[in-house]
Amino acid sequence: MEIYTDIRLGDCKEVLKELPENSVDLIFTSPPYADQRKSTYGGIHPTKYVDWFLPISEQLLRVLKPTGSFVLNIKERVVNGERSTYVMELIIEMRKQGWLWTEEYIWHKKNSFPGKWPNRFRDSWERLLQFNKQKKFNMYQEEVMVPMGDWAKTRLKNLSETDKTRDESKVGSGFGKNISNWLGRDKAYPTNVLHLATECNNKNHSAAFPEGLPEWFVKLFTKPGDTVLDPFMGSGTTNFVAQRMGRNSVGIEIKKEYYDMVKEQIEEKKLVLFEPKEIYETAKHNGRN
Amino acid sequence: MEIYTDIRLGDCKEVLKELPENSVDLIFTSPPYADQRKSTYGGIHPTKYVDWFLPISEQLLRVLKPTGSFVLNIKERVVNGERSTYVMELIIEMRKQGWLWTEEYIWHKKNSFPGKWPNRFRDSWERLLQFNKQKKFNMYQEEVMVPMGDWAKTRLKNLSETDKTRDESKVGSGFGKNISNWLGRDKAYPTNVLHLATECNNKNHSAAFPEGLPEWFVKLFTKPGDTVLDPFMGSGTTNFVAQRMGRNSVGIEIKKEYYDMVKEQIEEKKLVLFEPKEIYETAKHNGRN
DNA sequence: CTGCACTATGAATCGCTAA
DNA sequence: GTTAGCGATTCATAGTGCA
Repeated sequence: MEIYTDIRLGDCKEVLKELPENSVDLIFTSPPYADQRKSTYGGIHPTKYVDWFLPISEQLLRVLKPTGSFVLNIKERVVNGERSTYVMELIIEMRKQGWLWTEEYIWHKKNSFPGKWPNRFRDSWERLLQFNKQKKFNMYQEEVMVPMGDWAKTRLKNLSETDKTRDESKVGSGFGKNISNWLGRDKAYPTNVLHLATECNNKNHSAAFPEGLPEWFVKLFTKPGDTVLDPFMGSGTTNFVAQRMGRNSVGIEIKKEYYDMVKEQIEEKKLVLFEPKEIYETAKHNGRN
Repeated sequence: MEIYTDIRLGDCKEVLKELPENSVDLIFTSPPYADQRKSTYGGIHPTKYVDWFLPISEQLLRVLKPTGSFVLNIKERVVNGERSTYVMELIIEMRKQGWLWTEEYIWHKKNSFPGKWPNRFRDSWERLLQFNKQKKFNMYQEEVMVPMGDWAKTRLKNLSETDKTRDESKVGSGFGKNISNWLGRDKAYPTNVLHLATECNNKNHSAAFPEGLPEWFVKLFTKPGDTVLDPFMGSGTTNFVAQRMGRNSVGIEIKKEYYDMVKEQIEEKKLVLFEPKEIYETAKHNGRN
C-alpha cells in the first residue's frame, strides 16, 4: 500500500483552506496552549483564545469526513490562582459551529513534572476532547482492546450463579449463547482514561505528547490507508505515528524551524518504509490503558 | 475534643438559609446528576440544571468561610450521543456569582460500570471541582502525602501481570526505573488524580462515592474541630467520615427515608467514638492515589 | 491467618417499542 | 413527529465461606 505524508509550512488557518472538504478521517492535535507570555511559541492570551481558535475549527469541520473524528488535546492553564475557562467556552462555541462534543477522554500522565505550590498539587492529567460531525462515526474498538483482569481465568472455568441468573432472566433462550461470548475472551474494552507516561525524548526537540497518544486514537478511529491531519504539527509526532501505521497524513506547521526538522526526518523514515512489516511489529509493543 | 454532627431534613436551598454565614470550612457534596427521567431520585432535566443549582451555590457561598473550600463531585451524562454541557455552564455561571474555580481533580474509578456501546467506552472518571472564595485558603498538603516506601512495596507485591502489561510496557522506561526515583524518599505529594474504586456495598443503602473520597478532602482542607457541610447528604458518607475524623459536620437531606437512616446510624456511631484510635486505624485502610 | 473460589453489584448507555 | 420505558450488554472490586 502506498501512503503519503504531506508536510506544509504556514498558518493552519490559511493552509487548511487548500485542503478539500470531507477528506480527512482523523484530526489529532495539541494546539499551543493559551499563555500570557507572548514571547513563547504561539502564545495566545487566554481571553482571546476562543476567538483565535474558532476560525480554525471551522476549517477543520469542513475538511473532516462525516464519519471522521476530531481529537483535541488541551488543558487550561492557571491564571491568577484560577483555572481558566477558555476550554469550556471553546466547547460551547464549537457546538454552536456544528460540532458534536461526543466524549472527553482523560490522559493521566503518570510521571508528571514534579513541583510544589502552596495551593495546588501537580497537574497530572489533560483533556482529550472528541468532536464529531454526526452521531455515527467510524470507531474500531477491537483495535485497542487491553488484556483482561486476572479474574478472567477463573471466570472462564465456572460461570458464577449470578451470571447464570442474570442471563436466564433475559429470555428463555438459555445462557448457552452468553457463555460463548465469554469463551476465548482474554481481552476487555478499555475505558475513557488513558495511562501514559510523558516521553523523555533525548532529541533536541520535545514532543508535547508521547507517541502512544496519537497511536491509540489512530488505531481507534482509522484503518490503514485512511488520512490523519495535525494542523499544529510541532515536532511531527502525529505524522510519524500515522506513517508508521500505514495511514496517510497531513501536517501543518507555522514555524519554519519545526517544519524543516520534520521534513528532514520524514525523508529518513521513508527509507525504512521498505520493511513495513517489521516496523509495524515493533510499534505494537506500545501498551495502552 | 467535643464535636457535633448536625443532620437536618429538608430542601437544602431553604435549610441552608438557617446556617450562619462564614461558618463552614469545607463543603463536600455530590448533587443528584442531571437526568431526563423524572421518576428517579431528584431527577433534574439537563436543560434546567444550572438554573436549579445556582440558588443553592449562592447560599453555599454565603455559609463558607473565606478560607474554606467547596468541592463538587459531578459528571455530565450522555444525551443523544453527546456529553451534556451543563457542568461547564455551571462553572461559568458560578464564577459570575463570585466563586473562584481553583482546580479540577479527577476521580479515576477503577471499577467503572461495564457495558459496550457502538461509539464510546466505559466512563471511568468523574470531576471533583474545587471552588473558593478567595485565592488564599487553608490547605494542609502534608496530611495527604503518600508514604513512598510502603506504597512502592505494596505496589510491587500486588502488581498483577495485567497491570504490568497495561500500564508499564508502553515506553522503554519500565517500572523498575521509576521505583529507583523514590528510594530514599519517605513521602511524596499526591497529584490531582485520585484512584479509588467505587464501593461495593451489599448493605441496604449504597453510597454515591467511597469513603476515601471525602476523607481525602477532609484531611486536605480541614483540621480537627473544623466544620464540614454536605448539602446533599444522601446516605451520609461525608458526615460519617467527618465524625470519625473529629470534624463537626452538617448534613442536609430532602428525602426522609435517607434522613432517618443516617440519624439512626449517627447515634450508633457515637457509642463507638469512645475508642477513636482504633477506628481511625481501621479507616486508614482505604487506599488512595 | 492465608489463600483461593465464588457471589453480588455498581451516578451507564444504546436502540427498540409503545404511547 | 417526540418522549418514555425496558432489555441487552459487560468488568473490576469487596465480601463471604471454606480448606
